Amino acid sequence: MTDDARPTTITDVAVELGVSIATVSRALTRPELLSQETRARVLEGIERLGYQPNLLARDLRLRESKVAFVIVPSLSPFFLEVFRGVEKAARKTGYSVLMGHTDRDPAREQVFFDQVAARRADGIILVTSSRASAIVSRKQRLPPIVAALEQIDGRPLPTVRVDHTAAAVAATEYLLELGHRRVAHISGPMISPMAVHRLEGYQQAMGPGFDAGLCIEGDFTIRSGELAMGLLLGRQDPPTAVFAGNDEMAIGAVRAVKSAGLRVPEDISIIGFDDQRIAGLYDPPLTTVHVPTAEIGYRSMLLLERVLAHSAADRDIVLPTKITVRATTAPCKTRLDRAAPST
Amino acid sequence: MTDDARPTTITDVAVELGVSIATVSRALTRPELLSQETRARVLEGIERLGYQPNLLARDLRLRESKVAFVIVPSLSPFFLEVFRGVEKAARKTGYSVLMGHTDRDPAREQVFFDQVAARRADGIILVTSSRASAIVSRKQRLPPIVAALEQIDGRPLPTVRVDHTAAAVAATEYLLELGHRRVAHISGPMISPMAVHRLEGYQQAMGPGFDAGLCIEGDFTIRSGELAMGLLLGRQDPPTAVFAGNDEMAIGAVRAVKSAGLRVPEDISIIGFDDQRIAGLYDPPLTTVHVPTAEIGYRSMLLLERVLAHSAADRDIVLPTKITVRATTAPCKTRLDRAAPST
DNA sequence: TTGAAAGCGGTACCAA
DNA sequence: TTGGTACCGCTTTCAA
Repeated sequence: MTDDARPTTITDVAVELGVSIATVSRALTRPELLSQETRARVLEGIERLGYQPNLLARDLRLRESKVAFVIVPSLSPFFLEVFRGVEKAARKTGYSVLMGHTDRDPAREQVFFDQVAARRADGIILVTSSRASAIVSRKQRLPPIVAALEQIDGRPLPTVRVDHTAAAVAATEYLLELGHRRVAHISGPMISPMAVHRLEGYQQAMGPGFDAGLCIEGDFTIRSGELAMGLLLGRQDPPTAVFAGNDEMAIGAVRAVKSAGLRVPEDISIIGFDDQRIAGLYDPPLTTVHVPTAEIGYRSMLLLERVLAHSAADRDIVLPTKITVRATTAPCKTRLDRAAPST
Repeated sequence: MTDDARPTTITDVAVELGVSIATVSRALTRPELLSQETRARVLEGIERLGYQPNLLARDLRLRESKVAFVIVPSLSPFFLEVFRGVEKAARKTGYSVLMGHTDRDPAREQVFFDQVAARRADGIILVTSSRASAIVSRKQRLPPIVAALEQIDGRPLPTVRVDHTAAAVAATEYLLELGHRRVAHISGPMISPMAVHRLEGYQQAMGPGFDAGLCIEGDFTIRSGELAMGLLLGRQDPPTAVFAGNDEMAIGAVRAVKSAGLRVPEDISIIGFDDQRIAGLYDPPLTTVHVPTAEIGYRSMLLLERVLAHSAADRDIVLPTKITVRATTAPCKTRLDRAAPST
């Protein structure tokens, strides 16, 4: 079991070729400083010995790793899209990107911050907006961070996001324009600022007299959407349209409607939020608010690089959303479209 | 902009407290070697100065990083599940896990291998089975690797997987037992060994006289499943049941059936493979072969640690699969259930 | 129980 | 154009 042969080091190469380690280093990093001949000889030796520089040593010396972490709260397809965008940008600029997830646990978030403090990565793209974020309670100096998707509570971080409130207004108004009057909202958990903003948009669009009973708090899962819709359906005056805080809950709502023997969109219109992959694949395909997820990731990485290069002040980039109409919304057919809620 | 203050180092702490850096180091790594008093004093100083050890330096010295990479071919929810399992195991044993993806590009795979060679990580869990894997053509010594999900062509790597062939046999037989005779197969791309194995299972279950015309090659995407099903439906003697090589293609098949005005499972039964999340959520919910994805990840990480500790020889762990019956399969109602194909 | 010092494997400055 | 060497920040003998 003497298989544990050490990897080839720069010294091995230098000794083998009878040159200094400085020369070997230069062959890789500043080849123009070497003579044709030496360069060729060294490169050949490197190849022959299978030498690969120890990045740990290099990074230690250079004080940078060219690595960025993307931290997501959960491993949903939604966040994956963001990651994809980040990777695309990183590839163009020579960064490596790695993904970690926190399970919405601030302690785990902290672990990644520490990794950066420990120089394993240069910076972080944080795709979470939980109020419980480690950021908020943080005393120590923060690592270089870009917030993606949503501003982080209480800290003016460089951010790439969409305007959740405005998008929610648009979604609600779309339903209103279809003639719906009793429009319900299934929101995400109030612990998520994003969910709060979407709720605010809904309220804003519904006007001052909106019916609080038509607002139900879910937790972004399909099951919660299903449950919430069940509640809504049980009312004496069920809504004719529902604006769900994300696609998953919208799907849950569709399910509940179906299992109640009603049809979407004939009996009830439903609009989701995010335009996740599943939105277009579901049966029926979901009308939803399109969020440019990959683009958010892409821009986030670009912004992070600027931050790392100290070449830009903090910025807040807001990307546009749009409503993607598919098959779960239709004009309101109900006669009884009284505007006044029964409270 | 003199904000660029260097992070606190071990020397800073030592100077501040008037002790040696060895003492500071010991306070963190071997506290039992220090006197009560010194230890307390040093720890207080560390806390006060917000010192965090530079892991790069530590890893360089220790020759290990306690980091593992999970490399996936694509960022699908399917691979995410594997990642989740890996993380769970890693958390118990103090490893950090980071995810990278290759887009099925061997060159990108190579990049991650290099990262390990460069000591940024100790080992790799490779969740890909492409024949084009960088592994196959590799001359250099491989980094410590565990293959998850599928054996890698031509290299006897430690592996955690399922028996794709046996599972495919079971899936096909399940359809056969429901009375179906004309059972088609939509396979994954033949470049994927996994797809090949599943196809082989299908052929094995159908027996020697299977109809090659009932085998269509897809590429694991929904669209390809839809297209393939379209082809099948266009035959003079369309199948009464279809075994799709994964859930996505199964969904595509369901779509095609629906849009042809037929019903699933009344007119045509469809079974998928993998039991991805979407399988249970789709309408109708998919009958499929359950693959213990997270468990595969979990066991892979455990195995990798053994490999890294040189405490185990190469191993091939095979986990069981089972058929999860949902709503896309039903007994064959067709009278014309002739066993002999028309070839 | 503590300190001094030798590396770990690179990069880059200063000389030659 | 090349070599010598200080240094990045830490761990761990070896001595005191």
